[in-house]
Amino acid sequence: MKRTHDCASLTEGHIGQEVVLMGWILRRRDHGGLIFVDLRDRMGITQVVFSPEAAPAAHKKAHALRSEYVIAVRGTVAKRPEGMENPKLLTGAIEISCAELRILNSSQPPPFPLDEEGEVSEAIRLKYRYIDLRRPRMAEAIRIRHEVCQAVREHLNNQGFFEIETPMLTRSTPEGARDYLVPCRLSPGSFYALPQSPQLYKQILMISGLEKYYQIVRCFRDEDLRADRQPEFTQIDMELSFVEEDDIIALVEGLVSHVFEKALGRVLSCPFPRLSYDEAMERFGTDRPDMRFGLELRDVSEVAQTCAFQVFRHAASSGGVVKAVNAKGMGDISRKEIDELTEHAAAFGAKGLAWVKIREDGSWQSPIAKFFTQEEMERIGEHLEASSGDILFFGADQKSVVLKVLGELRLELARRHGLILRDVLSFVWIGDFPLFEYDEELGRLQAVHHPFTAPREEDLDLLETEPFRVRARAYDLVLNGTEIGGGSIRIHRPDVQERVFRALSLPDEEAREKFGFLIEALSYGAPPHGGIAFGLDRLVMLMTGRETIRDVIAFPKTQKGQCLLTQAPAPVAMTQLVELSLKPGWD
RNA sequence: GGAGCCGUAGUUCAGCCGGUUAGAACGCUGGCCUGUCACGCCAGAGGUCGCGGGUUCGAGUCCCGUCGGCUCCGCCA
Repeated sequence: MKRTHDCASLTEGHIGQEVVLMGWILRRRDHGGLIFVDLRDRMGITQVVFSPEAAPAAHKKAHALRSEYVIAVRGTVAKRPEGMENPKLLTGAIEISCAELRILNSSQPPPFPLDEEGEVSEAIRLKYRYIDLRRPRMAEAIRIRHEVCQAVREHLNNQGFFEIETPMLTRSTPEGARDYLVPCRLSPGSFYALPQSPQLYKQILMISGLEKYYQIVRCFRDEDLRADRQPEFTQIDMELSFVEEDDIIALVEGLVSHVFEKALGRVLSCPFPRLSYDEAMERFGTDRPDMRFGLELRDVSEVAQTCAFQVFRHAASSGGVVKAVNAKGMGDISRKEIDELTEHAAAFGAKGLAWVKIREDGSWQSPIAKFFTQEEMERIGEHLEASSGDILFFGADQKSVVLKVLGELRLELARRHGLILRDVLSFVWIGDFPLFEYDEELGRLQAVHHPFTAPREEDLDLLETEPFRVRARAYDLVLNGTEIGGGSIRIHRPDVQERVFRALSLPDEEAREKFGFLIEALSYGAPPHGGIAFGLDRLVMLMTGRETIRDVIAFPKTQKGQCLLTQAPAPVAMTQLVELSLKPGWD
């Protein structure tokens, strides 16, 4: 028997045709006489009917069918009797009247139901991932992921890009995340590193004159896992020569539009809005703002500076800030909810969370009301556009803490009060990033983006004098509060690259040892170039409405980095270690 | 490195203040059933209460430790 159709494609137009379907038994309904089977494949579900009169042999065999048996069915497409249509199925108007049944394989009862209803613990799903992936919900995510990849390739190929592979075995470089290391048998004591991204290779490809590169590529970072972070993840990576910021932004807007239209049938409105890093931080407390709702942050440091409330006055007059969020119309929230919000804020470093409810007459109901004069209350109220029924939340501390706390509070308020509209797609470009930030732990500057990001031309002279004021030619694309892509125009002059390394306190010898090949390459006719990389997993997660990237990765790892299917990582034989000149020190 | 939630039948869960033989639904097995679609009806099987220790006359329940899953902080150029 040869399969003729999949389980989603038969309609009333096929009535009377003989077809062959193959798939898995989702459910069997045995009436003693008639037997109904819901047959499932990766595309959908079709009902098959076994009748003792029409096909006695097939009917007899059908008694033995159980969940997840694999079968082939030859039969005719029949219109369902009047009133027997199933509107829940795409194929609900028809059914297959079975003439011949072949059982291709039997199955043990599955360890968990494949129904769409009900959650099954993730540990069991991951152990039996091959069964989990049969669930329509999972198959759909994997299919959309495929369609996204196809749309990316289609669009970039049409734009003249070459898809080029870069090494998985590469060298460990300083900066960035912890590397996964791979011992090199032929050079005892030396290690490859798995790439955190193909950054340097793609820049070298530009120097090679290939002009337009892309790759859908695996990246590895040995850091702790989160709902949106796996140790290996996939980037849509691109690099172009002879371009500036706006070229890349326009390219990406075209690409993202194409992808959403192809994979989801959704039309996006371009261009996407843009926001500077500073504005994003001031208004939303984060460089990846979720702009589907308001609740923006406002600065009240000026009033706070002179008020009688010690906490505010101290913060505002000793280098910190006082900012506030007006939770419009949420003034009726309970004391208990305020406590929960305070606890939430504390998790992000808040020492407290001052609040003010605005009464009917405009006056303040608040534990801190007594510290403010009438005039101060009015100025704050005016600044926050407060009116009766609102509740204001304040953060007073060092600026970074206040932004973090209120930014998170803003999200929590929106989540609790249903302000986040699921179907809205809110894209925003963030630009004008600073080139450097201070790393407390290392006690030196660090690149906000990475050390190959170009400084703005007009800021070059600040590199040695006021490095904090140097702005980067970098841009991030944010969708609904998640950073889905980031890139920059790169440094293409060796002298500038050396100056940036020096600003990062990377000694010349070390820079030469680790990045000498890059600086040398830059000296052989490197064209101006730039690029961007997208987190494919996160993008597909958002496109499919999933809450974790594990749901859009076929074989993800647990929070401890384990693969529950294969039990990786696992110990290896001593002979393997010896061959690699590795000396175990843990026994 | 740290904080929190969870772990009882194949699955999802209930199990009160520590007290008799640990329950339900779905699934599974057997039987009946010719228009079901989460089919229905009857009967049955199925438990290392994650693991180890402690308290107690007595622990699924309380305490300590440990393992595992998840969420978060730190970390993630």
